[in-house]
Amino acid sequence: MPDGSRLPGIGDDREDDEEWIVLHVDADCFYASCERLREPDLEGEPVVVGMGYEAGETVGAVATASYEARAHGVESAQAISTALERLPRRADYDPDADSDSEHTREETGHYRPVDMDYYESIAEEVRTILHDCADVVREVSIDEAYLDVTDRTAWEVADGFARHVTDRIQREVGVTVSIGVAPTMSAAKIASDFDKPNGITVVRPGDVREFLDPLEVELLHGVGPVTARELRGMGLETAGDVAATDPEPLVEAFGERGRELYDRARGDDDRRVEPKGEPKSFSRESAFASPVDDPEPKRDQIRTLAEAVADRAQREDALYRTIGVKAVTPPYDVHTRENSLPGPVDEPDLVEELALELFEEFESEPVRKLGVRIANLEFAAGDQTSLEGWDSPMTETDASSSSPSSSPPSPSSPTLSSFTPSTVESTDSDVRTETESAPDEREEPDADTQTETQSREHVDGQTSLEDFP
DNA sequence: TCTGGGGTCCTAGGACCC
DNA sequence: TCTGGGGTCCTAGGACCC
Repeated sequence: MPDGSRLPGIGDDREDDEEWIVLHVDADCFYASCERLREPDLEGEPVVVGMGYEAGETVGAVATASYEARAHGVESAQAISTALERLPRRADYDPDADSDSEHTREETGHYRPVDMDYYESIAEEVRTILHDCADVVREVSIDEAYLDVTDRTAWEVADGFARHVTDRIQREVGVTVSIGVAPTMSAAKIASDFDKPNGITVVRPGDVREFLDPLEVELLHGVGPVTARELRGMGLETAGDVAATDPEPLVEAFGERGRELYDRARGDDDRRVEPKGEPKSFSRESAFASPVDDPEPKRDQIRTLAEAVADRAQREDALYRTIGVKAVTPPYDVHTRENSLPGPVDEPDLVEELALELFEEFESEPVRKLGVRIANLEFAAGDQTSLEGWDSPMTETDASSSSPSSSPPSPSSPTLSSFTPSTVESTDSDVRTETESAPDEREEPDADTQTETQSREHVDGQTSLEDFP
């Protein structure tokens, strides 16, 4: 069936999937490398980047541990308390203290708080180089990207090309990356992990199965602890086992994911490297040091998170149609509640009001973590260039039609046409009624009317776009 | 593993429409 | 009053990734 999609000459001048040369570039313990960039004395020392290790803090987790820190048993996503047990802070090390500490000075490490703004600036430098080295780049996260370099190199010299990329990044930015080269995204992804840090692994088209076969199932992208346990229960330990089994039970057990798993294990992956689209949601969350019963601090936190998330939407010119909250209650039960509005808005006050309303259900329960989320984002926000942006990528890569319903090229017009200002007005006043019944809100009347005008402007702006071209 | 924060995608049931 | 079948949207939860 995948072969049926190969229609030579239609939109795609490449006849064979095996021709693609995909690089997966993955920075080595990126945050720790960034810390070393601005603090060279950390070179060669165990470095842990995370939150919650400061005195008085008790919640937090390791974001990145340098390889030296990993040697002491510190891992990503580990509770910071565990990390501190295995690797006490160098800053706390007292050479005069007697034996009650079983750690020597060498068995201590350097802890640094996460500083996303700084890491983002370094990542931007890396990105510039990546875009210079490839025709198409898909940025997956701050420290990871796929490159389509089919027209830039050839299999015979692919390792040299990859070396050129790692060297440039090392020389011009000062961080190390590992690279996997393969004819598919999924194999390239696994390959980049194969020889970390600062390694290059090339898997040539004919060698993909041989490369994948011996790998443990959890090394397949998309297989986490739960799926791995189930697979092992089915007697499937390696990618080779999955590749050789009957796919039907997999589909039965895992649905669509089962089919995908089977394909990936066999090296079948017809996804092409494409630039990442717009984000689908924004969220902010934060944990309490211990479960909180009292409603007021929780409501305060909701307000803070709502403001932060709405602020981000405004900075990024995003409208949102869905507003939701998340409450984690002991022992670790995650609850989410969300509501969708009739049309996209940019209304920070509404985010706060609706979030508080959705949260009411959990107000009197003990809560250890809270979150606020907005989704159904639209970025068309009255800016012409982004409107034009809808068209060109579609006509250029008609292969994108192979990913059926997921891409949202058209939702703006149907949504907007069914969206009348009056509906928003009623939503607006609904919420406002509730607010009025809670007189402890100290909002200036001006702020209210201002918000209303603002929202109307956005609505009008959106609606008018419809008549645009 | 006593669990941070920011995301994505999938599933399943219900509402609603034709 | 009982009832088919298809499609879409919404919501809650879950698994996974970095």
